[in-house]
Amino acid sequence: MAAEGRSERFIKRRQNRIERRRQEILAAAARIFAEKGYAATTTREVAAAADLAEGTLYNYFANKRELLLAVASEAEAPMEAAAMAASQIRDRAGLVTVVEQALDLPAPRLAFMRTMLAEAWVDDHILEEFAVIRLGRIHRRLTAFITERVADGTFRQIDPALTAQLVIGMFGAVLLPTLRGATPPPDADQRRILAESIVGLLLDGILTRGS
Amino acid sequence: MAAEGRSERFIKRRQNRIERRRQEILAAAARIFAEKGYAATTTREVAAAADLAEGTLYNYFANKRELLLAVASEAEAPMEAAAMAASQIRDRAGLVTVVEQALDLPAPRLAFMRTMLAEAWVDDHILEEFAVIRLGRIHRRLTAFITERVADGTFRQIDPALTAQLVIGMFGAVLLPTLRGATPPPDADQRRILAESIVGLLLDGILTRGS
Amino acid sequence: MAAEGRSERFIKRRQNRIERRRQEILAAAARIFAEKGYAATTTREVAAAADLAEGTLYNYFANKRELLLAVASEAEAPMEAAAMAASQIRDRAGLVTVVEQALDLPAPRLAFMRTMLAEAWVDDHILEEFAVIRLGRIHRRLTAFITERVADGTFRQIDPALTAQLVIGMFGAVLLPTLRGATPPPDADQRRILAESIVGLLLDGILTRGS
Amino acid sequence: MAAEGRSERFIKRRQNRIERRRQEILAAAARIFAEKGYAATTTREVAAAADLAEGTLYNYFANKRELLLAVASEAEAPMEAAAMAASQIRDRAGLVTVVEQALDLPAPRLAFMRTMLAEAWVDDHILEEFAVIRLGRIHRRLTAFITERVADGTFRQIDPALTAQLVIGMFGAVLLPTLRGATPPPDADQRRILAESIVGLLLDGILTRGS
DNA sequence: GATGAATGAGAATTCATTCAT
DNA sequence: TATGAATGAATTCTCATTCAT
Repeated sequence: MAAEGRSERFIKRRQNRIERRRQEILAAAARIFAEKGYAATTTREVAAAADLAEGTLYNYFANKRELLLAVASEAEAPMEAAAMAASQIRDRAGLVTVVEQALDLPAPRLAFMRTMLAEAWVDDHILEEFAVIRLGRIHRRLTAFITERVADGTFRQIDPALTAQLVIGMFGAVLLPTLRGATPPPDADQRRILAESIVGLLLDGILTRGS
Repeated sequence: MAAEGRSERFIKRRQNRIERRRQEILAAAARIFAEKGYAATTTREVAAAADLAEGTLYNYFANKRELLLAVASEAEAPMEAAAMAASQIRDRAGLVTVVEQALDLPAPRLAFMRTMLAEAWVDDHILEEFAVIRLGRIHRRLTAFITERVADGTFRQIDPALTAQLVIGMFGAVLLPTLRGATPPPDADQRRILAESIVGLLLDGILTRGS
Repeated sequence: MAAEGRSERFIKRRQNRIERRRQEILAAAARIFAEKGYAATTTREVAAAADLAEGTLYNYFANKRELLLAVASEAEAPMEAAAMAASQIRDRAGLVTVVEQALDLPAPRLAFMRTMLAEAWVDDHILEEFAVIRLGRIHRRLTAFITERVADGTFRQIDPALTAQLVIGMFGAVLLPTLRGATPPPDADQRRILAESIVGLLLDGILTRGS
Repeated sequence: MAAEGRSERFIKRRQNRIERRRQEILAAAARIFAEKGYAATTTREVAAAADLAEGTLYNYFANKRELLLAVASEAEAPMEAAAMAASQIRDRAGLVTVVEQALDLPAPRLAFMRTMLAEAWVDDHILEEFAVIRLGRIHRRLTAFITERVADGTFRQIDPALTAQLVIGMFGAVLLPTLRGATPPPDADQRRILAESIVGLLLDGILTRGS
């Protein structure tokens, strides 16, 4: 049993080591895919970025496409978090907070999301499996939230699904430059201002009250 | 002089023929670039789609990249039209009309725009030269329009530039699925409903008045 | 008969025009072949240099190789002249004169000779048909001349064929830089000095007499 | 330390293997370049001659031109040797020996030299970098040698540089057919006869003494 | 597991030649 | 005859993947 315990520990350690290496490769791949696009990236470049020999990649991923799918998979977490937050909004202040947090994309995940979104643009499988499913989840939660508020009279008689879609669009407009790598991520102050503006626009519109 | 007239006409005809051919090639290229992405498209595929020998492409475009740049260039017209319209809004009804028209992307141009946007995602030159410049123009016109309305008291004290960005985002949310080829372009009725919803959300917000 | 005479004249003129055009094409081809080598020259370049459409070349030459063979053919004249001169040497002054004249390669023929020699270096047919045959003729005349002089006691008991070969080599050493286009052709004064040096070296050797 | 020693040895062996392979490729390339000329040779032919896949060539040379430059570089040794020998001549017998040795081009190097010389004919960079520099070195050594002999009265008052050039030409005349692949390299007996003839012609001229 | 040389299918591009006008 | 667009075979070079070490 002691021997077994030891070998189990060894196996665990090895698996950890392997998993860690896998993550390093994915991070390297995401960085380069995000920069040059999947199709224009060579496995040699990925290997170099991950500080590995080319052949070693194939001990971790069956082929180049698996690498892409794994990167797209890893883009999941931030969108998941956004979806979770969306369903727990209670009041105006809560809404601002949620928007504010959603604007705080963790920098290391940027490359994953950028890769996924860029590929979704031309790759139907990526689009269906990742973008549609995950954005769909966010959209459904937002729609449900809006439907409730319309029912309880807080919101006007608006189309909840369309409104949810437009809200996602506003988000996109704000996050896109950062995702594209054109501007640095907004800092905490900027996020608060953006969040308040978005929520203000969304709740109150832009007309002067009474006009 | 008759002879000259004739040779001139011949030259003209040839130039027309050449220009027509160029357009056919561009349309074919845009279609395939949009579908598979620039990097994943082969010149062989473009030639086949344009019903030409591979070598013939190079009588019209110096290389594959020139083909991409020409496609991106041709994506200009719809965005130009949108920018023009944005600067001629007078009242709420006018705003609805403009939004409605902007949602009517001419189907044959879809492939050009999709190609351009997909490449802007990974190609800095395309991003700068086409996407940034043209979206920038629309953004500036919108910002100017909002600034005026804030000045004359029609709109609340909001940040015009940020608001313009959010408006563009709402647009994007509505147009994106069509650009991506995921949904057919909205018909006239759908466009009117979308336009009124967007304008309503934008002007009035989603809160019940008085809340 | 008058009519026939007229048509004959027309035919003659046309043939002259055609022949002139052929020569223009050959001169253009020789110039570019000489500069870049036959294999690296495109028919498009030749056509452009001859101020013609590509297709028109093929009204004058069956294909690119015929063009090369025609250029090689035209390289004949200067070598023919050299061979003629070589057989008419009478005395030391005559020898100097002949050498001097042989050093005066007509500039426009340079391109033809350079092309021929460059191709002979890799093309067996050109080597046999042009270089070997023509250099061979010169070599035979020189050998015959030397043989005579050995027989009449003017020259020492040397190997006439080998000596002729060495003489041709001395020539080559002097003409090569010009043929290659590395130095301008020698002017009259330089030619005289070179001729006297060559003849002096050849006849007297380099040892101080009596040593 | 044992492990290190082993890995060092492995690395050494690999480097040796790579270097050997490089040389094989160069030899194959030189052979075909010499036969057909650089421009007319395809990388496919080189690969086939080296018994390799086409792609493998590019693990050893960045592109076709690098292959040519490497071949030209390898043509250096024989010319270097000739230059060395040229500066160590002492007397007539020594001169004959040097000439004799210079006529003994190692057969495997023939293809390298033929390639280099053929390309120098149309490629300015090859001409400058290889032919001019190396022939120039030989020429300078010969010139210096002749200048000394003129100074000490052994040689007549001749132009040393021109004489050196003519001597190189005599060499060329003798070696050219072999370099071109038209005749087999001379054997030892032939080399001695040639050397004595050349030296005899050079030192004594062809006139009967006293004439 | 790690390495990196070898592979060969496939990519972009060129170019001699043809042929309708 | 002159033109130059069209052709497609051939060329150079790349790159995902394999495999012996």
